[in-house]
Parts: sequence; structure tokens; C-alpha cells
Amino acid sequence: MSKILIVEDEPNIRMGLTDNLQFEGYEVDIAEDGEMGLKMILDGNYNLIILDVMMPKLSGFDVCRTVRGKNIDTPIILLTAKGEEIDKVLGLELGADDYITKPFSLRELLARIKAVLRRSNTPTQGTGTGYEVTIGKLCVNFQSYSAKIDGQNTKMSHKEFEILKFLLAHKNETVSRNELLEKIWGYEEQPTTRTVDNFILKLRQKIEENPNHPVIILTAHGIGYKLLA
Amino acid sequence: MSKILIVEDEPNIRMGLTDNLQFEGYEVDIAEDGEMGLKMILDGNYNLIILDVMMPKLSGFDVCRTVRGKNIDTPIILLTAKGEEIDKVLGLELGADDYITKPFSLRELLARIKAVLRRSNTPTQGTGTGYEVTIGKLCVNFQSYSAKIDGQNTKMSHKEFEILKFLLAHKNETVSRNELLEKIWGYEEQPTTRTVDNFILKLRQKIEENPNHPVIILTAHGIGYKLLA
DNA sequence: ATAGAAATTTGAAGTTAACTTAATTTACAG
DNA sequence: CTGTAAATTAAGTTAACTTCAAATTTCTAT
Repeated sequence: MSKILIVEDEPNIRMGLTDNLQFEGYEVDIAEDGEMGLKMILDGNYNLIILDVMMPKLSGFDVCRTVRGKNIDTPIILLTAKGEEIDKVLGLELGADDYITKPFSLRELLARIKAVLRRSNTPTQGTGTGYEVTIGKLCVNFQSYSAKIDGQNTKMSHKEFEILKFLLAHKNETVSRNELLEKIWGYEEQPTTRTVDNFILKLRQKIEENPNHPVIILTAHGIGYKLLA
Repeated sequence: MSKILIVEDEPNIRMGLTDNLQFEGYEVDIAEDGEMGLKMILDGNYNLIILDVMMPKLSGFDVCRTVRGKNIDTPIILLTAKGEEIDKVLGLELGADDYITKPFSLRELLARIKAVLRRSNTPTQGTGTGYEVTIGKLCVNFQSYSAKIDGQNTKMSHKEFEILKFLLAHKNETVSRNELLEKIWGYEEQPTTRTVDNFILKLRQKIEENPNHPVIILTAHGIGYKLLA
């Protein structure tokens, strides 16, 4: 069974998580701050790390960055507080595999844990950690927010980056337009689903060899879109 | 359609919510205070509970805690007043699925309701093995809505997924065409029973080694179909 | 502040895919 | 055999997606 490390300073959340994950059958270790967490990550051999962002000594961001810098690609799920929304982007940029905003429901966290573990177990999984990814004829760098097509620099908007990132984080899964709206735009803003279509259009034009016959970002009629990789 | 319980002491909000949610097609029950709410939760069978925090007798916090203590995991959305100390711990400690601060926009609440219901409907939780099933030569993943035949990705429509899911849920039982129409299409739509045949045909072509002589999806003459597993 | 540029959002027309129906052929049960 | 039910095919209908252009909002630099 999978071994999970929880790095979290707030005792309530830490204990709540520990209990629940153990109940779900995971083996759980805990660290009470970033420093301790980092040490345990470097020592231990975990299948998944749950990392609070807001912590004394070393923030979750710092830990994540350091870990990835050492080429350790253990899956990481970030816990962020509401309002740290801007940092959502950062999280994945840092090489985290997923994030969830507090307060979160246990149900959702469990679902994400399973999803991340499942993805990391698939042998087809490349590193996934690097900042640079090539999809079709597009090469994007999520750290510098730059993109190239055939070696030529090309412009890409912030939302385009975000959506592509989300699709990559859920590659080979069909994601619905509403899921994208929820995760990229949030609940406060509620654009039409057409808006999503438009971004898919733009992404396809950048990614696909032949945008009229997409082979990477596929549409699943009545369901959503799926990025193959 | 989903059944929602509103637990809210302020008559205006209560009625406003009730009207709007009914208009959206939800079945709505109401409770006027925490005590009454708790009783109804324990009695009734709801898909979602909208729970005000500030209430006489029993606060929303109390109700939430009690409900979760009894291992009832109906999704809960908390209504909190602005300024109310709702810290990050909330979600986990109390087990609520989401919250929204008053005054809130109806649109946002509706979006959250939909999201929570969608999450709770996914068969994500439960057994560890999950959503991948192999039937005959077809391998389907109900989470990502993807399907493979002999390792090759293949297209499957939304309805095909739904019907297959239903047949699997009732494997080794004979289900009538009308049962399928009722459960998959609902009462509003009423296609011919021939429509069902067409989907069975498509499923057989994907599942059966020899679609002309099905051995997995059998026909029960004059009755319906049966999926063997 | 304000103008100009860029990005986002929306609506509508066009296109494609999925669904439904009807019609024909084949299989089944009495 | 015969009548009825199911499988199959093809054509019609509906719903969903794509695309484009125009309108709006947001951003940037003056």
C-alpha cells in the first residue's frame, strides 16, 4: 500500500488527515514544518507528499522547489489557503502534481490522491516534473511563461498557459468544460462554455500539426476534451 | 433529480433559496433551525445539505460535526456570515464540503452546488481498484471516459458509457429496454425501444469477440438484455 | 487619468457527430 | 410454418462542437 508523507504545521489538519488516510489504508508519516518535511523526503521513500504551502521555517513552495531541484519526482499535492489563488499557477510551475485549496472536503482530497497515485504509477509517465514540455509542435516553458513553435518564439496568454497546464496535469483523461471553468476561472466568474471552446481552439492552432483534424487535444462529444500524451 | 435540504433560520433567505433551487429543478426540503435540521438529516435521504452556521439551538457547526460523527457523508455546504471566523481547519475538522459567505450571489452558490453534487456522484470513492473495467475485448475507464480495444484507444459516446455502466451495475440480471430508457434517458425523453437495440449493437461490436454470436451481452427474447460477468 | 493594445467573452452561423427513427432482413418460439 | 421480436442498415433529425467576428473588459504605457 502507498506511503504518504504529510507536511503540515496546523495540528488539527495534520491529525485529521492522518487519521483519515490511515483509515483509507495508506501508511502515513508526518512532519510538522517544512524543514522537517524536507529532511524526511530526502531520507524516506514516499509514494506521495501532501505539502502545506503556509508553514514556518520553510514554506511548501520552498520545499517543493528544493525537492524537484534534486530530481526527486515523488508526486506532490499542495495545500493552499483560499486567497493564495495567484499561487495556484506557481504550484504546478514548481513541479507539484496537483493542489487543493483549504477548506477542502476529504472526499475531494481522497479523489485527488488516488488520481495522482494512479498517474504516477503508469509506466508511460515521463518525468512530468520539468518546466519545459513539448506538445505537438509547441514547446512551452512553464517557469518563464514562454512558448515556441518550431523554435520561433510565440505569444501565449496567461489563461492559455493555465488551461494547457491543467490539461497536461490530467492528460489522457476527459475533462469537462465545467471542470475547467471551475478550476481555472473559479466560482466567482462564470463565463460561458463557449469561452472554453475558444481557448481550445487557440491551443489547437498552436499545438496541432493540422488544427482541423486534431490528434492531441481531442473532443469527447457531450463530455469534454482530452489531451493525449 | 437531486434532493436538497436547506437548514436556515432567516425566513427571507430560506424562502429565496427554496424558490430558486426549485426553479433550478431541485427537490427542496427546509428546516428552520439546527435541531429540526439534524432530525431531518437523520431521517431523510438527501443528496446535499445547505447549512447556515449562525442558528438558534444548534449551530451549523454543531449539526455538521454531529452528522459526520454518525458517518453520514452527504455533501454539506455551509453558509457563513462575513467576518465569521472560518479558518482553514473548518473543512477537515467539520467535514463540510464547501462554504460560501453571506451575502452570496445566487450564481456562485448554484455553481458550488453543481460542483459538489458532481464530485459526490463520481464513483471515485469506495473500493480502491476503481473505475477501470475490462469486458470482453473492451477496456473502459469510467473516470476518464476513455476506452480501449486491444490497447488501442477507441471512441465511445457518452450514452454508450452510461448504458454500459448500467448493465455492469446490473450484471447477470436481465434488464428490459424500458428500464434502460427510464434510467438512462429519464422520464422526459421517450425514444423508441429500437433506439436501445442500436446501442446494444454498438456495445457488442466493441465488446464481443464475435458480435454476431454474442456471449457477453445476451438477449432475452421478449424481455431484454443481460450482461454476463 | 487616458488612449491604445491585448486579452477575454459572447453570439451566431456553419459544420460535424451523435442520436433517433423507419424500413428491411434475420432469428426465434409456438 | 407463421407471427412476433430482434438485428441491421440507412436515412432523417437533433444536439453539440467549431469557428469567426464583433463587443467588452483588462492591461500597459504614456
